[in-house]
Amino acid sequence: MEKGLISVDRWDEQSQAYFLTHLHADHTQGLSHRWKRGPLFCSPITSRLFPARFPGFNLSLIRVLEIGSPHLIYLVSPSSGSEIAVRVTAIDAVHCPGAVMYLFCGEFGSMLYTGDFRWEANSDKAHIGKSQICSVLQGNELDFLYLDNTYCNPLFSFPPRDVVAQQVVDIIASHPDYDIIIGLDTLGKEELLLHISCALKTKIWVWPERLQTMHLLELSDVFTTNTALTRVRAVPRYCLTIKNLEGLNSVHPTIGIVPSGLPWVRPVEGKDSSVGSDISVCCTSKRSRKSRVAVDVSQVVAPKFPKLLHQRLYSVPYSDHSCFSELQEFIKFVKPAKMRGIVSSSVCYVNPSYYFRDLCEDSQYHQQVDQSSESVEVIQSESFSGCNKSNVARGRKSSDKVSGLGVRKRRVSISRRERIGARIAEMDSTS
DNA sequence: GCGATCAGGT
DNA sequence: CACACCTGATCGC
Repeated sequence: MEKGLISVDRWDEQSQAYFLTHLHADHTQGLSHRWKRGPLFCSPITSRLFPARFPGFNLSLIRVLEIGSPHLIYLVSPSSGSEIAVRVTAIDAVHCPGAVMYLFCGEFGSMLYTGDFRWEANSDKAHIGKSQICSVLQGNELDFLYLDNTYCNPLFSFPPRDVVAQQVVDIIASHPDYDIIIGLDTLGKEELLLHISCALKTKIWVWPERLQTMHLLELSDVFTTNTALTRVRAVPRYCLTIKNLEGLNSVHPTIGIVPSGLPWVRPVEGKDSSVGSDISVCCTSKRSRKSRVAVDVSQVVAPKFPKLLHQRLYSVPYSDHSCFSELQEFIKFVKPAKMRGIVSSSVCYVNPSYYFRDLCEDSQYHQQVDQSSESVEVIQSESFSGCNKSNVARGRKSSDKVSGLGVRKRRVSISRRERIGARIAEMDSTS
């Protein structure tokens, strides 16, 4: 596809149409109430939540795409001035309420941008999404896939969300005399709370802004801001600290639960604090990635059980991103000719082609990926120089200089999720 | 003063 | 190790 036409989850470029996958803050960075660059496409649920997140936003620029229904938009080729028809279909990404993938089709071919997504094996919603993709592609192959590669590493393996939700219920039920606090973000994991509410026949306390969100999601009857009505409370994740937990325990016995796809804490030296049998391992080494023998799987046990981070704080592997095996299954299903990851961050960035190129249909592509065996390292240095450049340009204090050790704190600088979103232009790129 | 961006934290 | 989000410092306007 030609440059200058479409941007997904990116707002800093000149495009003719903008697409928002979901309302997590890291995907809306750069979007503000003064927006006037062009039409902003999103899902029905996102459009319902949108005004509360962006008060004063010119809502006439919002275009709502019904899930699963192809929608035709017309753009103008910047080079030739001719009209370009693009058929776009929003598909439920099952990441958080309103989160969607976008499937674009046109003369340029087909392109699927997953955004953040979790499609569990045998999930009904994933099954519906798959049928919608099939119905749009009509037997044609997918030319390009932009993939949520957050957990694109065989180390990342966790159970389906419903299994983990039951683990949480079991933890709560086995602490009948305790208050429970669960750390949550501003959006997402509602299904977990509903499961708890239903299984334990209890309402759940949420903070006022979260209740407003629940109201917009038409879930308000399960939730309350009255602490007297329940012992189960959802709090902003940043509030669920060990210090706060200890404070609460000086008043009433309380346990904390952090649902996250990231229970990847190194085991404490000499002992494993897991509730079940659980060993967590960090990133694979550069060497192992380069040699394409990803990891010594025999040394890894996925965290399939709740983990005790502290005497009163549990971590459960409840993830809204697909784990490695789900990504693998997804790619086998869509059979893209080419692909690239949408999350390019730091040390753990994995070019999905590195593991999945054999599942791609384009045989020349296999050779290109082979030839760029250094791609993981290349991407890392690009991220690093980009980050540093902006610091230098703005004359900010750099942590390198502050350290006074002459040693660059490289890992600090690049350990963030630096680039989300895409300006749809380079479908031929191999990286 | 305000919003945007960044570092550093959980 | 990283998700999504916080606070606080600093920048330009």
